[in-house]
Amino acid sequence: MQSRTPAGRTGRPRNAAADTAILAATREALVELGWSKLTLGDVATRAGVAKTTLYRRWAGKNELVVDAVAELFDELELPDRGSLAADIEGVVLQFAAILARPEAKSGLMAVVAESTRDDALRERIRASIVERQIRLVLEGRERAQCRGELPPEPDPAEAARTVDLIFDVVAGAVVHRTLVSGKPADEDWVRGFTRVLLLGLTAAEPTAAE
Amino acid sequence: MQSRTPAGRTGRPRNAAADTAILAATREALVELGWSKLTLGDVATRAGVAKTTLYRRWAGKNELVVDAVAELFDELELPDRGSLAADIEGVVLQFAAILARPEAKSGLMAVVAESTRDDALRERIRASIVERQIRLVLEGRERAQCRGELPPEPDPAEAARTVDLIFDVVAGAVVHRTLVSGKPADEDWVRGFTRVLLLGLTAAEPTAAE
Amino acid sequence: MQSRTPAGRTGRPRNAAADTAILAATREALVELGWSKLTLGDVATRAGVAKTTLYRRWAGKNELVVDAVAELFDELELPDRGSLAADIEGVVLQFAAILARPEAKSGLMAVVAESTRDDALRERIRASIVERQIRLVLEGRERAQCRGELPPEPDPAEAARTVDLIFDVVAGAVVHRTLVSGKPADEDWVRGFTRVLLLGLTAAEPTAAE
Amino acid sequence: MQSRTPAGRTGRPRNAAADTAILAATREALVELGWSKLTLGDVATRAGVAKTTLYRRWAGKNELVVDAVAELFDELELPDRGSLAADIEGVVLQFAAILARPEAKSGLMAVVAESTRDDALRERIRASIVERQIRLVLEGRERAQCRGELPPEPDPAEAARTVDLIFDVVAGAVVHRTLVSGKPADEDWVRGFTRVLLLGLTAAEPTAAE
DNA sequence: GTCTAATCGAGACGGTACGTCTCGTCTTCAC
DNA sequence: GTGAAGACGAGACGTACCGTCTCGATTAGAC
Repeated sequence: MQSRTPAGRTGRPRNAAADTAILAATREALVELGWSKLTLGDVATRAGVAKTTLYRRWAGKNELVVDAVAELFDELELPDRGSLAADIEGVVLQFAAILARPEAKSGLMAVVAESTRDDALRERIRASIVERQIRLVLEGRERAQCRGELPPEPDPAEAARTVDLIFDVVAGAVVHRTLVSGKPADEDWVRGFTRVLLLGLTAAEPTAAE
Repeated sequence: MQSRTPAGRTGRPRNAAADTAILAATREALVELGWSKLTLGDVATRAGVAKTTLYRRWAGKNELVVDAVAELFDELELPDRGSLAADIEGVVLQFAAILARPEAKSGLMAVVAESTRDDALRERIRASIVERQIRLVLEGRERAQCRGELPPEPDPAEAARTVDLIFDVVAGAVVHRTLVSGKPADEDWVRGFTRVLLLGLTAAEPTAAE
Repeated sequence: MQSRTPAGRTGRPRNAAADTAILAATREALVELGWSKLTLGDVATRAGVAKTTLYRRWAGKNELVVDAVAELFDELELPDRGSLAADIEGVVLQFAAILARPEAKSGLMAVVAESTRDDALRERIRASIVERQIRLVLEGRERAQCRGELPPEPDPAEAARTVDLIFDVVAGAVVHRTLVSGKPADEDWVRGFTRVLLLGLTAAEPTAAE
Repeated sequence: MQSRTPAGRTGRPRNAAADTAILAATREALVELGWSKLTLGDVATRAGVAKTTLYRRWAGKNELVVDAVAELFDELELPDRGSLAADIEGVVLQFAAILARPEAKSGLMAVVAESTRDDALRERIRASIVERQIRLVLEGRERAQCRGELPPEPDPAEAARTVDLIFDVVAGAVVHRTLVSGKPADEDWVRGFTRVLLLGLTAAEPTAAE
């Protein structure tokens, strides 16, 4: 979100309800039309707002869609299910459920694609979508360490690398399963995936004697 | 590719060189402009071809970009490096190298995003890009089984599920690392990733004694 | 003309100067290119206006050309030259002078040809070009009746028929001379034509004894 | 027409039936589509002929339409009806009947309009359409002179001027009536027109008493 | 209560690309 | 050499959105 009524300012204040309406209209349009056929004029009409209003608040289609999609990920949580495996399965299922929604499918990959040529956009995605997911990984690891399921990390740099790797593997696998393979990331799949992931992370390195 | 001079046909035959020129021009435009600013008129101009010629051979921007990007993956191979780990590392590095190229970055995710609303497009992607990659996974497993690094698969259905899972994990992780996290999938990362993957696939299930 | 800023309306008002510029550009293009090679894109460029602006105000090439040509006929007048013959000669010469201009030559017949398949276009031509000319005929007859050169009309229906006939003969002859025969309707010709016309209209019917 | 099978030539001779089929197809297309929407590709298809064949025989749309329309005027004749007035009425009615046909309406004015910028086209129209009509005027005058209805012409130059004038007045009036005024040149109208024309041509100049 | 200034809706504006159409030419094979 | 078939380069078509602009009408807080 970027609209702030800058407190000590004169003039007519912005209509706060408009932001909500615009983001909802954007998601609606994503569902009906997909990213490439979504037009800002159409979003403005759906939101009952003038095009000018929309452009006053967002720089363009990409920024708008990032904000609209980011709200979908607000509901991601990490309820304590008693074991690391169950925690992972739970959060991956939540993540898969969000990705299965057409507004996420249509919008997310498109803005990621756009972000390969627009650093500001990549940063916006990182801050409003990715950051939250990374935090869930950190939180989950901490909880597992409390439980004793994972050893404490001696080397902070190595720890950060591992978190990154886990995040890329989890998010990447779910996204690929959903969007490229076109198959649902359902409970069976998530269970299998989690088993491989956890084994990979916790199994002892095979010794030379194998 | 879709242009065939249908053998026993009258009329002037299509210029075969045009296909090549158009696909190369498409990749060039992807590098310079990215997917969203790429226009078919511009591609036609770059290829030294009329817009009509382009539309006669491809249905639209998405199909054209899929074919142009697919050619990038033709170079993927699976040389025998002596061990399963080395084989995986090799092919993942190749895959990462292709994904690091701007024409792949710009184009691939965009068409995947589009394919969420276009089944024909998804199928085209599957046939011309994904299929080849799946085959590499199968080939690698077979080779590892010959070497005795992997046990033979008793249950074919389970085997297929595992291949799918591996494929989603590998491709997903590399793509996510490259495009979302925006960091290079370099040798270090690939080595770490391969270690986790192989452990996850081969480690014994933790026994009850855990 | 069709563009009016409808008085009590919201939104940015139309640029009135654009109409003038577009019609002038249309005549310029008619002179240089002729009707069939005139393109609306070119007219827009000449007028320093976007193609959209042009399409927002005119339905198509035909309507635009009718309006552009109609303005040429605005200068037609019926100055009092003292006699019916002189009045006719004067107005016919004016008419011929307009028709001799290349923008009229190129445009007028073309839209008439188009109007054979488009009733709305025929009506537009009638209202903006023909109507004014008919009025001149009426005006001239009235003046001649005041002078006593023509008898008052007893039968209104017959009078209307005669006006129509005169109009078709005058306009038709000048147009045919100019466009089909390709010869100038100069003073000599106009004098000869007027003599025949006036004699035809005023001479006594040859009696049976002939 | 311009296609000749050049007598002493080798190779496959041209298909003579094609000319006929093409001209008929052109008239059919003129009726259905009008001049501006008529395309040579469509005419070729209707005639069951390749576009190449058509272009080998005609230089373009204008030339083709002139030839197609010219054939309509082949049926104009000047049967002897016993008096100059009746002869004129007869031939004017024939002319009006041809002009009333949609293929003539659509095509004739359009090519005349085009001819204002193409001298070769104007000459082609003159030779294949106008010439024949002029000859009818000459023939009619000769017949009337034989009958004693018209005096012999003392001055050949003046005679030529008068023929031109008559032709412009007759053809122009009928065309204007039919295409611009959009009313039929029926028997009533033709009778009125002929009366005015003949009076104009034969009435004695008003004397000095004027 | 003005005054002031940013907001709102509406919609016209100069652009750009779209995907289609027709042009007139060219290339191939069959007769 | 002619003919049908159809691909080709060229370029106009009319439409759709873009992002900007100009309006008149609100709508607050500052005076």
